[in-house]
Amino acid sequence: MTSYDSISTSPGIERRALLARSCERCRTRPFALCKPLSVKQIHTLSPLFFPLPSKKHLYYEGSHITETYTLCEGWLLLYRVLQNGKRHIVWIALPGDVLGARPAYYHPVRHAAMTLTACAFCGFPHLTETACRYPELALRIAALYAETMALQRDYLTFIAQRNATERVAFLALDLYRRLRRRGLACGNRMPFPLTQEDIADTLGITAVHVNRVLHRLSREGLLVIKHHELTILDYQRLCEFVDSEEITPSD
Amino acid sequence: MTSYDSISTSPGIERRALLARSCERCRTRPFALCKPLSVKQIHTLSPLFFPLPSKKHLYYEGSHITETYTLCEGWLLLYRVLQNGKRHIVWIALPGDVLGARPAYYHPVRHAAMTLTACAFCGFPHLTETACRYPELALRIAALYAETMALQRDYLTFIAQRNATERVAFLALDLYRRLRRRGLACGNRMPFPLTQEDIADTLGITAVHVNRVLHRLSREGLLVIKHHELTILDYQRLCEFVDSEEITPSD
DNA sequence: CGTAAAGTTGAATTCTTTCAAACACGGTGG
DNA sequence: CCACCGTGTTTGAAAGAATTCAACTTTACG
Repeated sequence: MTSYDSISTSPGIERRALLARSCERCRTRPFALCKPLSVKQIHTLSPLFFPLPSKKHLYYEGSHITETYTLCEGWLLLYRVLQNGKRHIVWIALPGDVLGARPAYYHPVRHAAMTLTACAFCGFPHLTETACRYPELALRIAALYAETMALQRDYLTFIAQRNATERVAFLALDLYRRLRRRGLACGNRMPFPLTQEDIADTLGITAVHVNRVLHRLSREGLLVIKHHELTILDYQRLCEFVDSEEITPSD
Repeated sequence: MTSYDSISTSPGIERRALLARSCERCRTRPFALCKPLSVKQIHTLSPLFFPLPSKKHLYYEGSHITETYTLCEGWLLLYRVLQNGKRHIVWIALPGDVLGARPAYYHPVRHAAMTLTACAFCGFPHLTETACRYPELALRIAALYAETMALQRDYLTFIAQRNATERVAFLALDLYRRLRRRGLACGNRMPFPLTQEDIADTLGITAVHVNRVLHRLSREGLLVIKHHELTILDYQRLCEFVDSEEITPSD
């Protein structure tokens, strides 16, 4: 494992945090955790806003974190490392996603969180009692979990039932759609900070095979990933390819 | 697709339901949705208790269901059918599991629910407003979702990163542990109503290969599935083989 | 007791991995 | 400015895992 520097979740660590005061202008709020609360209500929870550079850990697997985080800016990977040394990326977080979900606040997290790009976070103290003060918030968490779970099931379905080409197409399409829904894609292009190895570790295939499959997809005129940018070449056909399997690009 | 008879979720359908009045004696309640509520509080939600025979649908993919269900007895499969006709089982529900999770009550469910054995359910009207009345309930839902999501991620990890033998071993072990935690396994044995094809459709392998792998696992002295019963032959070695940390439930 | 569903087995095929080596690119230091 | 280095990408060939197809046996159930 590469040993990246990281902030710690233990108290007292320097981390240029500041009370989030600019919720009115926050571009993430419309689809984030705090959506159902007024700015005034949000401030009673004293959220801390702080940045984190690229390739740093927000927390490690097994940490007892004391906050629930909203990813406000940047890309972040949730992953675990298996006994055999393989890394599995369980979730690719985009702005608006909630981090640190677990059954109870006293449970350790079951995955590590590492920034892929420079990021910014909003951290709330864990929400057990506060959620009782704001039941809308508890419902909002439940709704976001349900949404995430549904999407996670889509990944499960694709990884379980589809071949490598379809999996890669699905991943690209999902990221594009999630980003566009949040106003972060521009036209048919979007930033794409994942390496081929990251894709491989997400979809359960090898980086070598991801490479071959990406060539196939661009040869077929569906999508291109180049210079950390993803371009959707034919959205219509890509959708058809992903949720039916009419078009099987052969060799 | 086999065309099983089913109850419909539309109103007016005969379904021998009765107001659940015996919550005091309910064996499922200690780990179910309603756990944090008093019997009195539960009854203000007028839950309906009803049975359903084996191989019937509780709801279909795309249904607009109006209730949240707790599975009180029996086994149930959540599955979807892909365009290519393949079936993917996204979740094997055991007593205590919550069914019908979705981001908002007006969303259709993204999967079908079919009983594998005779089942019994407890149905609550959807919980949007009631959860505000009982914030503990909203938190409880969030906690159960988080727990389910964590387990779902384990499945994702296994299906993405492990070979067929390890996947089957993992599935068997997970079902055994979940059942045991709820007091439904007896010693090293438990009822096992899944067919080899069900296992295959859960883990993304073929039934033929599941068969070969099961023989391998029994030849290795790890587990045996026979006559709808699973026997753990060597729990210790099976755990080592599967090598997943024991998951502590949110009690 | 007979039929349908589920399980079993072998052989050929397909998809993916593994191993190995080479190339491209961006950043650093001399 | 260029050589150097590391990370990430590319390509080929061989090995391995799982699928497919097909036939057969066993089990469950009315």
